[in-house]
Amino acid sequence: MKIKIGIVDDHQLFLKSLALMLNSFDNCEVILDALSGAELQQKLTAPNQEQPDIMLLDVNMPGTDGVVTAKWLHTNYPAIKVSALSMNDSDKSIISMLQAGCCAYLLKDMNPTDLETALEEIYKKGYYNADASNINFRRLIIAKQEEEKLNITEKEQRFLQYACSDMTYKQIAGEMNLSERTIDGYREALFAKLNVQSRVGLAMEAIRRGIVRI
Amino acid sequence: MKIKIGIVDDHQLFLKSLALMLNSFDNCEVILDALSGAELQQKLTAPNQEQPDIMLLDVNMPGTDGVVTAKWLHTNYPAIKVSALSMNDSDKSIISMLQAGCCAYLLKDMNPTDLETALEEIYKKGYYNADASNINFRRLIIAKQEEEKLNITEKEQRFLQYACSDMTYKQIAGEMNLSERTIDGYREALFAKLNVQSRVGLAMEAIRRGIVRI
DNA sequence: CATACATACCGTATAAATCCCGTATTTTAT
DNA sequence: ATAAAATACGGGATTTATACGGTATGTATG
Repeated sequence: MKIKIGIVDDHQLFLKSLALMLNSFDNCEVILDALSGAELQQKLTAPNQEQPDIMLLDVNMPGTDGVVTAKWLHTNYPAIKVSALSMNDSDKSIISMLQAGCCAYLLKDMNPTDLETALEEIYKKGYYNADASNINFRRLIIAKQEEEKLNITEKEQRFLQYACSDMTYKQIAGEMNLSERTIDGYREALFAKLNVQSRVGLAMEAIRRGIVRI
Repeated sequence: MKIKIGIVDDHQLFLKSLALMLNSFDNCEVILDALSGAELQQKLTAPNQEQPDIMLLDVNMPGTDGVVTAKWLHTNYPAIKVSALSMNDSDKSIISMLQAGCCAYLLKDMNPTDLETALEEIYKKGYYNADASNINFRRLIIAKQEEEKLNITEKEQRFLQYACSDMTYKQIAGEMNLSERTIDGYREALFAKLNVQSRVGLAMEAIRRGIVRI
């Protein structure tokens, strides 16, 4: 009995060629593939669809991303072992993926033999921890916690978005329907939280930490 | 006689599985693969190394990147038809790759059948233009030219780097061993070139356009 | 009820950023 | 050789940003 595998990745070429590779392994068999989280949900909920043992999930996808899809799978198909499959180890969402119910985090630059080993281990033990791959989990967990304990409020978040623009504080205040003094307070609070001394520093930190996207 | 293909991509899993896929095509044969531009140079210059007809080159690689490698191939192995193979069409380096001598720009989310067609066309005609894929060349060329005609000097570039930090202009002036007035001039020039009104706007534009990395 | 806490706000002082005026030197082009 | 352009710098005016001290209000909590 081969290990039944599902793959989700938005890059068709990678998706199909990885499927080929997995099928070439003695004990693997790709029974499901999808180009997006939405397509996966559609296919998996279809009648007579066989359930995979392991689901390989790309993290960075347009639309329903890896984290959302992982949570959905973990909730609706707890029997499927979900593993993230990402480009780089600096990916901030490693912890998010593990928290979302992934039992492994595999990298796209691993070699095929290791992948085969990993899949077998996930199938048998239910998890796989790539000590070999230099993912520093401790550092990542700390970084995530630091980010969470910042506790940026919705208003601050909204202000931060405006602060990362060409607008003056007066204009921002007008846009947010608040007094200049009020957003003054937001600024001070954020300066302290992000440990900066100027608006440029604030904007840079917000972008660096991914709090604001430009 | 099969088309001889070389692949360069830093993600081992993609590299190896794509090789598998290409080998499964009737008229293709992967005779060379490498995880980096440096490895390619090493392998290609080795004695008795067969030369591929087509080289598929990943654009985003650490170390010797796609553009550099493409130029090297174009200079030293002009007979090899080089094609870029990238993640996304928003990639600014499309034009750079074509200027570096690539005869095609393929996307990783194309489907296998189209890839086979593209490779045959590159082999026969020497080039491939994916009208089907929605790469807007005109827009890209214009964007590149706009960027080039900005003509940002080295000093301005250096100032821009400092401007994207928590430092005051006084501190920047000190760091660059220039008067405050002088960097004042840089600021004004950059405001005009990037069409912004404030330092935050300047920093944002610099990052958005990839002039400064953070 | 009293207390704490977050939110929204005001005045004012100082520092920084922005803008406008002008000049001297060096580089580049004709 | 000389004009044009780029580079570096200065004084000073105005606007914006930053810092600090204090107030009022609603909400939650012991």
